[in-house]
Amino acid sequence: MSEVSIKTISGANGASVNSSAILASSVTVLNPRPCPHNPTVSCSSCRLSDLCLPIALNKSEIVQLDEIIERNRPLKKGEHLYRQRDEFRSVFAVRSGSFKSYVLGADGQSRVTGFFMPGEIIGMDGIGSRVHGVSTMALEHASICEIPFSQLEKLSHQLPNLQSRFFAIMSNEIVKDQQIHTLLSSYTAEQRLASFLLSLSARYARCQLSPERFLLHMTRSDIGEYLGLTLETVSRVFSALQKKEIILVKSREIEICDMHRLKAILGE
Amino acid sequence: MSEVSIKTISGANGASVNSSAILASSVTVLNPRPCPHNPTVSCSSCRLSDLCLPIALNKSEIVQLDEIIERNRPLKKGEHLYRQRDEFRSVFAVRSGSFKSYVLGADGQSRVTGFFMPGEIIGMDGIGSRVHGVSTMALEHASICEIPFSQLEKLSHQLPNLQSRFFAIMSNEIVKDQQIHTLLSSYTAEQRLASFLLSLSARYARCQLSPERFLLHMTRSDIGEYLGLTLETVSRVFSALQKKEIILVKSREIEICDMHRLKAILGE
DNA sequence: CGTAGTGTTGAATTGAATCAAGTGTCGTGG
DNA sequence: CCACGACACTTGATTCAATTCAACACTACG
Repeated sequence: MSEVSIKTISGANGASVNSSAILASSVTVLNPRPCPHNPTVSCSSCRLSDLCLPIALNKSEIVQLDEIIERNRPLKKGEHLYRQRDEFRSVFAVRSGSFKSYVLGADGQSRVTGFFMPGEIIGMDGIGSRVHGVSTMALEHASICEIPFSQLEKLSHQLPNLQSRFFAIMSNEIVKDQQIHTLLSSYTAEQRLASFLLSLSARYARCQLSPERFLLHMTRSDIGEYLGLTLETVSRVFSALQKKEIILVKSREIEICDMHRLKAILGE
Repeated sequence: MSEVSIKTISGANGASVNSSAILASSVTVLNPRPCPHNPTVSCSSCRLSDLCLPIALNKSEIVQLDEIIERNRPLKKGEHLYRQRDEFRSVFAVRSGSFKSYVLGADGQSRVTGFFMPGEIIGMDGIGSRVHGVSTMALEHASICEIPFSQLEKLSHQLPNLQSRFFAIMSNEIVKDQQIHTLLSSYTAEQRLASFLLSLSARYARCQLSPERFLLHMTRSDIGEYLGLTLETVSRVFSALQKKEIILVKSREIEICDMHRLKAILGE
């Protein structure tokens, strides 16, 4: 139990700040103009166009990409984008919200294989086998751009820049997976959590959100399944990092108080 | 210590069978005609053409692919294909022999990120960043086909089948990495080793080699670094599996005696 | 023949899992 | 609006699988 009682991690107002309040203010920073779930936003006007597929494409190329993208209705928290063993037809770009991918083991317990934030691409594991190897679920109200893969292939064939870009995206996914491999095969519980928080922080920063203060949309159990730890260990390490005054934790709200020391955890 | 003394795992001849003897007989099965290290073999005549890049390409497409491939001199055991932080220029297809990829951590200790066998593609992690994130070393005398990536991209743009094929290869790499993620985050030491041996077995089978009897070209330490275990644990688990009569181990030689029970280890 | 690298095995230790009890939070329906 | 139930989370006590430390055996090679 921490002696220093933390009522709220939002310094400004003394009253209790619940999750949705922080989320709302985040969205404001992220997107001062249109609603991020707005399905009519085109790639050209999308604020994520410098993270997502369109990087390195010129205006006219983006317009062509736009034409094959299907902007479906938003997903509610807990809804599935697709399920394990579904036929693969599309890859998806996260427009708003976040997702987790997971597999169900033989014994019925699930293992989380990844989390996805705005601008990131989901579903590339199905390209080779034509079948989704994992299930993917919205962790909050979220919207996506669906990109039918046969059309993406056709268009990539016409636009060398798009082909290059997609090769690069898949390569980056491979690099990310290799980093997780290293993490899981040699890091302690504390190092895993530090690495996880730093990864989230960097990805929030890419979305123009605060890298020091953010919400975890996933449960402790999700984090544990992703990092190869139990939910109890995740909870304990969060508490320990808070006691060391490296982070502040208030349920799903995280504030990184000492980024330097958080990074130092990985350097030993 | 196992009571049943195993002098050799090659049933036929009672004399001691050393590693090179088994390897030699394997190569015979694999490649009854030309030497597998022969740098003049074209894709069209390569016995791996149904595992490697050329799958799904027609004759004339394979000829075009052939033209951009550089068949370098073979590598000796311990030689590097490339090193961490080298500029990325090419991907490589293993023609013979085997490789390991690894990263050096801050503390100087290495972690193995993958093993590669004939027909498999190495180096895709560099495509996005243009820099190799890992080092890759030959585990035995080995030869490779170097595929300069800029030319592969250009050719993929002309040959839709090649583009598709390369997307599929990268996707399969992502799937493989996700499976490792699951293995590392939830399997016991015994399950990890069982999974590792089954993976090797399947890959040897793909190369027309025996799935029941093969050589480990990597050390116990390499295996441990790959599976997130210490070399002592790898050694202990091998001994335990041998005592249960599921496998026979004689230094680097492995024989899977009871494939069914080996698979059953994963099902609990 | 000696040495370096590789592998095996045993004993002690430990980090995280498991088991267990309890609190906090959210959404629903009465 | 409140009470209820379902989840989610925290913390403590105990256990256990794998690591660490240590000693020794095997093999290959100059």
